[in-house]
Amino acid sequence: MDNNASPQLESGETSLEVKPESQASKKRKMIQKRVVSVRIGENVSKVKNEGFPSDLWSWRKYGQKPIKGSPYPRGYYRCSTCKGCSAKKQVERSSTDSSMLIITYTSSHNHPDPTAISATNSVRQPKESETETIQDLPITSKKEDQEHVEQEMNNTKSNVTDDQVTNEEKFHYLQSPIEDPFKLSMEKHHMDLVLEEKPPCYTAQLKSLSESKSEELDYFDELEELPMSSSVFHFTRSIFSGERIPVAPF
DNA sequence: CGTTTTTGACCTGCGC
DNA sequence: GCGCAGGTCAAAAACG
Repeated sequence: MDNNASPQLESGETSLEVKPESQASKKRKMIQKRVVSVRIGENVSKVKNEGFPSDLWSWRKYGQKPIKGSPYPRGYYRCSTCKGCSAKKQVERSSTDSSMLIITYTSSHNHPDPTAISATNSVRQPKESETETIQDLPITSKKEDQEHVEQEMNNTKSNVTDDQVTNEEKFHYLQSPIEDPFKLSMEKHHMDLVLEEKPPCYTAQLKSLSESKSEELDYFDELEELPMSSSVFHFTRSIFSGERIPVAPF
């Protein structure tokens, strides 16, 4: 019954991994999580047009904390697409590979995917430059895992540590040349998605679709390395002001 | 003016 | 039971 919470896979420039988790990394209870590791090209942070699209959902940051063992802070985001949505996601950069973004999705959206809407218009086309993998590995071990996976992905998509391939089907997405890669997966998830009702934001999402794009890469920039203390998170908003997707109010 | 981001404090959960 | 770390909240500031 996991369904929904479809992690809008980030279309990394090089690779991307999705790790559906059924339990917390270490602390906290067993919360359904999905970890999406995104490998971002260095140029991504510069070329927004080429950057990977975001979840298509609008996220509002509600916290940031430095993580032990990682030079980068972790950002906490909540879905702001819909007020009642409890979907959350944590974004952090890999301590081992700064080019890797670790996005952990928690909870699920209680509203339809904005992508699902336009997904119907998008064309499905697999993209080689992008790979995705699912793993049940705990976040705690993701660090090494990522590197491990990353290398394997360079060769093939069989990075699977053991037999997580099965999950792949759940997240395998394709990317259209222009549209967002999530749309495809979105479409799939959309079917599973629990949308008993159409929140008002539903329409707003449509609009955001055409605009939301260079969001994820903001996380990338945002999660700058922590020089020393946690009080260093004085990131220049001006740079990341585009973080949230401009969802037209209604 | 409204909304989002930033940031410190507080709370909860887990390990020892 | 205590301490540590993660996660969340809320007030203030910033931005569009």
